[in-house]
Formats: sequence, structure tokens, C-alpha cells
Amino acid sequence: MSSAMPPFAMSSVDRGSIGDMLSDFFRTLETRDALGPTERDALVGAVSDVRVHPEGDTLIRAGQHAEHSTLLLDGMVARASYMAGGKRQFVAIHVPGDFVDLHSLLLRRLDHDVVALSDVRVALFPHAALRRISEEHAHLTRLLWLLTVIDAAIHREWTARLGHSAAVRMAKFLCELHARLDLIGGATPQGFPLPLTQAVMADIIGLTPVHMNRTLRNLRESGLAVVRDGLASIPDLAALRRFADFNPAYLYREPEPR
Amino acid sequence: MSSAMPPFAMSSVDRGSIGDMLSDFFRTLETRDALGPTERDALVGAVSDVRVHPEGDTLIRAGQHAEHSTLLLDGMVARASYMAGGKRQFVAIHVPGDFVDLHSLLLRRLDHDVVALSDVRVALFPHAALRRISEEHAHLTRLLWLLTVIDAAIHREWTARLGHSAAVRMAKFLCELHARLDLIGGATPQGFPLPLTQAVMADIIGLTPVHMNRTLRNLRESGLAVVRDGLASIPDLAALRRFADFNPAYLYREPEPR
DNA sequence: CGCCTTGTTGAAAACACTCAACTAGAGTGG
DNA sequence: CCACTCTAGTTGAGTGTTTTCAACAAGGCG
Repeated sequence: MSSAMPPFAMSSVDRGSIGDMLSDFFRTLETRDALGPTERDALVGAVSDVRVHPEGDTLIRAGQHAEHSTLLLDGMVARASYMAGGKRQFVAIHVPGDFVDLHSLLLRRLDHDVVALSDVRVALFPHAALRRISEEHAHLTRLLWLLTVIDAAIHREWTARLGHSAAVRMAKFLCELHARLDLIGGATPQGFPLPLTQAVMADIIGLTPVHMNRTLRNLRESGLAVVRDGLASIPDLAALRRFADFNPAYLYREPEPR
Repeated sequence: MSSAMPPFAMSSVDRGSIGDMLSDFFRTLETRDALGPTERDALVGAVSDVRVHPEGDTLIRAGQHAEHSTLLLDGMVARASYMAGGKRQFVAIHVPGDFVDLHSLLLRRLDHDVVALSDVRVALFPHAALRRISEEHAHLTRLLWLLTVIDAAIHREWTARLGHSAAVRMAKFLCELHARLDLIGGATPQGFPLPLTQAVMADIIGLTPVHMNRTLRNLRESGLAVVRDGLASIPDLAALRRFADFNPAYLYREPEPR
């Protein structure tokens, strides 16, 4: 998984195991609505490639014409917007089971980069295959559409975070990531892995690295959360959520007919 | 259009004029892809009601079960998120031709309020009718899907705005609104109507009203924009865009096959 | 070992917020 | 007609948060 290693294309013998690889994705979908076996097969059949990328790789560049959408299987990726002056702001962060750029099916070119925050493994869905799904599977299409509008709901929450202090913003982020990881079994009530540098977290929250450091100390000293050594420890989740005024409703984690 | 007047339900004789009322909406769609006559008819046929609301009305409340989606015909509405302490943050603002809550078709209940920033007229699309479109018109469904992902792209831009000074944030907002109004013929290179109080603009940008006032004075004195009496005057649009580092690519205003 | 990245802390400056006061105009009722 | 009230906008002064600039410690890795 070194930086020099080229993206690895799936061999045909792996086809049978794609369903396993998509388990987090299926869980993400079924959290929102039931998935039929035909729909499951259609999704498995739409995967063209599985690839790995090392931490730091830019998987997709803003403005590039997109021919496929990317599902995250393992690791973390972020979507990055670069401003005049080279400053970077992350506009989204993704965990396994998330479609990173399903919206590129409609947009054709993205308004942001996609970068690997850790070593990652992704599955590629060619737009031709997704368009076929949109022609033949109306309900599944609505489920995919749903994923993009939940993505937008998370964007809204990030926008609304703007009005709060650094500590509350960071607490909100920890609560959100905890809830999203919990959905795929990646968190316990006591915490979750968070293999990000303070500089990266600063670009997520919209702070300078220096102030992110002070904010983390602040959270640590108030006993709300300890972020250290690639781990977020949460002594009292309810207390953290109270402090962050966190309401997970915007993640739409309940099944409804769509 | 008084506050006491109940929402006005369309009489059947108005049916023929719905196509006219949707002209801004059709323009919004056709900016992104060609629309067939069958698709146009399907959209016209999906409208159940036309209603008016006075300024200040809350059209939709967060958490309410939604039975229809709302298209803005005239006026301006915003989507509002309320925080602990009663502080309000707008997470989106809409101009005629925008679907305000197309995403409620998938989400079923919204994570934000929708409030009228002026007297408004809206068209209602029952979810049953939209779901029928999603079963029978795959291409039109992708166009509607596209509208929601452009909405998300605007959310991302608002999130990325976070890292800038108050003056740049406001300048970015003015550039965006200018570009969006221009699409439906609602702006000239010299400016556009902006019937919002400074308090409302403060809730959009994420500032206190006092600081919004100073920021507007700042923009005025640097000759970049004069916001006054419900009007945004822009002496030199290119200069404002340079100052704001504004790139309208995220609005996806070019037609592409979808 | 030297070099790089990451994390940490201090001090000063910049930015935005709060509190407070005051103006101007629209609308109301005596 | 005028006083009253309300909202919107404006300005000043003081406070608090976040940034900037700078320096340094700890650890990984060539």
C-alpha cells in the first residue's frame, strides 16, 4: 500500500466477494429502507473496480470530468475546497459505506477535491452502470437519491455549526462522527478511532491548527472528550451531546418507505 | 395578501396557466439539460396547489411530516436552523424557480424550517405525483435529482465561506445571489433587488446585526457594493468577484446530457 | 545523527461580539 | 396634529475569541 503502488484493479475471481465488501454500504442503505435481492444484485453488478490509495492521495480533482462514482470501503476520505491563498477547507468527511461522489453522476464534474485521510480502499461504480440502474430500478434510484440528500443535510449541519464557539463546533463534529461510525459498527459508547492530525481536524472545523490544539486541550480538561494518538475517547457521551447540543435527527437513521 | 388570509387553493380554471407560472422553474431546469414536452407536461400535471404567504410566515416546520414539495414562484424564502439559545442561522436562501424542499420527497421530514423573507407565491407538488414521475420518467427524475445535488453544492460553498472575513463572506453571498438571479432574468450587471433587513443578512452570513452593518459600510466605502433600501448596487461586478474570489462553477449553469 | 512532522505553549494583534445609546422613518391612537 | 411606539439602521467603547508569529519539545525515519 505504498505511495508508489499503482491503483489495483479487481480481478474477475473477486466478483463473488463484492457483496461482502459492500456490507457497510448495504447497512447504510438498509438503515433507511429495505433493500430487495434484485436491487442488491444490481448494485453488486454495477461495481467495475476495487482500488487502494495511500494516505494523502488525491483520488479526484475538482473540475475533472467524472466517469464513475466512488464508494468508500475502508479508511477515511475528505472532500476539500481550496481557497485563494492556498488555505484548505474540508466540506465533508466520509466513513466506510459512504458514497463519496455519487453526485458526480449528475454534476459530471466536481466542485471539490477528494483526498485520502488514511490508506483507503474504494469501489468504483461507472456512471453508465448507475444510469442503467436509474432507468430500470426506480425504488433503488430513490434510495441512491436519498443518500445524496442526506449528504446535503450533513452539509447544512456543518453550515449551521458556523455560529458556535470552537469547542462546541469540535464537540458537534465528534458527536456526528461517532453517530455515523456507530451505524457501521465502528464506534463504542466510549469512543472511536480518529486517525487525523490536528492540522486536518483544523481544516474540518475551520480553525487554525494552533487553536485546534487549544480547543482539544479545553475539551480534555473539561472532561468532555480526549482526542489523542488517533483515538477519540468519550467519558460521557450524553454529556458531550448536551454540550454540543447534538441532535442526530439530521442523519436520518430510521427506516421509512421511500 | 394579508397575514389573516388563508392559503389560497388553485381553482381548476387556472390549470392552463400553470405552465406560465413555472417558467422560471423550466428555465432553471433547461439551464442544465434539455426538457422534452412530455416531461414538461408531467411537471405541470404534478402541481396540486398554488399558495401565497405573507412575509414572515413559516411555510414548513422542521420535523413535520411532509406530504408535498414546494416550488418558489415569487419572492424569497430561506431555510432556517435554530440553535440552543434561540439564535437563528439560515442554511439556504431561494429565488423564484427554486425547489425549496424537493429533498423532503426522500427525507420525509425536514431538518430545518422554511420561512418567507418576503410575500411569496409557491406551487405545491404532492409527493405521490413526484413519486409517479420517479417511476415513469427516468431522465426527468435525474434532472430533479440534479437540482438537489446543485443545492448541496451551494451548501458546500456556504460551508467553505466559513474561513473568510466578514466582508469577503458578504461579497461571496452577493456574487452568488447575483448569479442565481441572473439565471432567471432577475439581475442586471449593475445590481439586483435585495429586500432583506440587515438582521436577516446577518443570519445568512453568520454575523451579528451590528457587525453586518459595519461590514456593509466597509463594502460601500471600498466601492465594491452598496446595499441599501432593498437594493444591491454593484458598481464593478468584476471587481466584486475578484474581491470575493468568486467562481460560479459550483452553480453548474451549463447544459450537459444527464 | 539530522531532519521532518506533529504537537505544544506564549505573547501580541486582528477580528467579531456585546452593551449601550441614538437617529430616522412608518404606523398608531389620542 | 402630535405624541407614542416600533422597527431598522448607525455608531462608540469595551470585551472576548481567534489568529498570527514565534519558539520549542517529542517522535519517526532516512
